[in-house]
Amino acid sequence: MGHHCCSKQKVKRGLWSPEEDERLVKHITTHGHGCWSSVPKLAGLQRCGKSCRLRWINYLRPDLKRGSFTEQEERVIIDVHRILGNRWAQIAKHLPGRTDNEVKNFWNSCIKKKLIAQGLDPNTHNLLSSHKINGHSNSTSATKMSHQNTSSVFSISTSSHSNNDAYLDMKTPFVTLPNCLSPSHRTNSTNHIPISLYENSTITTTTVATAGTSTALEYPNPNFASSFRNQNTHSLMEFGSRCSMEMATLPSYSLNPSGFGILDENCIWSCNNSTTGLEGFEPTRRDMIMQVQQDQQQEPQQARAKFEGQQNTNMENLLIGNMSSNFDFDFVESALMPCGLYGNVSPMDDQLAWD
DNA sequence: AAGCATTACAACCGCGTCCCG
DNA sequence: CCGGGACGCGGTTGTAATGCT
Repeated sequence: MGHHCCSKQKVKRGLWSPEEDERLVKHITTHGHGCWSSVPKLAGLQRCGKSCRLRWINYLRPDLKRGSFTEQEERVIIDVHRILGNRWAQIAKHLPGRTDNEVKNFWNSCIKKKLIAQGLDPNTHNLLSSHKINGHSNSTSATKMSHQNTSSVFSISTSSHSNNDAYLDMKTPFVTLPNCLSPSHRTNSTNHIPISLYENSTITTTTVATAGTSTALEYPNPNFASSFRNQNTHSLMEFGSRCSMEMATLPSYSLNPSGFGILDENCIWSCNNSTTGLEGFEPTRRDMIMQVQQDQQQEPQQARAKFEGQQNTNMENLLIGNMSSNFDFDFVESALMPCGLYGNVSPMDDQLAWD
């Protein structure tokens, strides 16, 4: 099989022998690689230039860090992946001595599975849709129907209580903000108001599980949409991305069998009154996240548009569906979807607004 | 111990982008 | 502007190593 870059030579493929490695290292350390397509000839290798480049970058380069990923590196990968998606080369830039290939392999073989095991969609970092219950909706709009067929983390359900029991059995990781529900993460125990996506639901019940104990808490529903209505979309998007980041940082997740997304006004306040939204972070980690966000801002217009396109595509998959008629669905979607708030909505009772 | 399944990771392939004539 | 070569990236495949029955 010929290669474009070196079609005239007969080319070896497959694993590299120690002798080949030695030749390549010798050549590059003395001459540099210059034009990769000329490297095989100059180094006396029967390889494609591309293959040489890959071998050098991913394996032979002296500045590579070998060995397994540390916990901290893993966290960085997850943090940055949340912002950038599968842009392995970009992610690898935040991990000195690691290559894009290495990061990608680690993601696919390890992190992905961990996230799935936690009930999180590794692509969106939101709750997995596998928990949703299909086929019971009596929804009428076409939009709503199509949403149900997506991988939405939200489900529309008029399921019976016995089905709800199934929800309760699930190990749905409920991620919340450090300042929100989980007592171990709260810095202020007052003003503890959860926000439910159910406009008409008056009570939200949430079980907080921390260190083996769990506490059932009930809150009035402050009507999610109206809580945000006075803010502009930009600030909400920003807020959303901050929430998203912060959620990823929790040392442990709380379980939320109800599937309700919850914030509290303390959290909202701190997001609105902080410069970064990341005040609670360990400094190096906060800096890293801020750096990624900043890089994102500074990306060329084209790349940025492409990225945002991807985000929108992801968001397409996250549509909630039609809520009650006066529920500002688009608003909630634009505000909350980027931060993965929240999914897996199963009704607490059967008279909810998912008509 | 053998054979099969799974995992980890090295390597390849195709495509998009950039650059230069 | 266009065409072609080189490069970089991300998805995918191939395979050695490891685990399991």
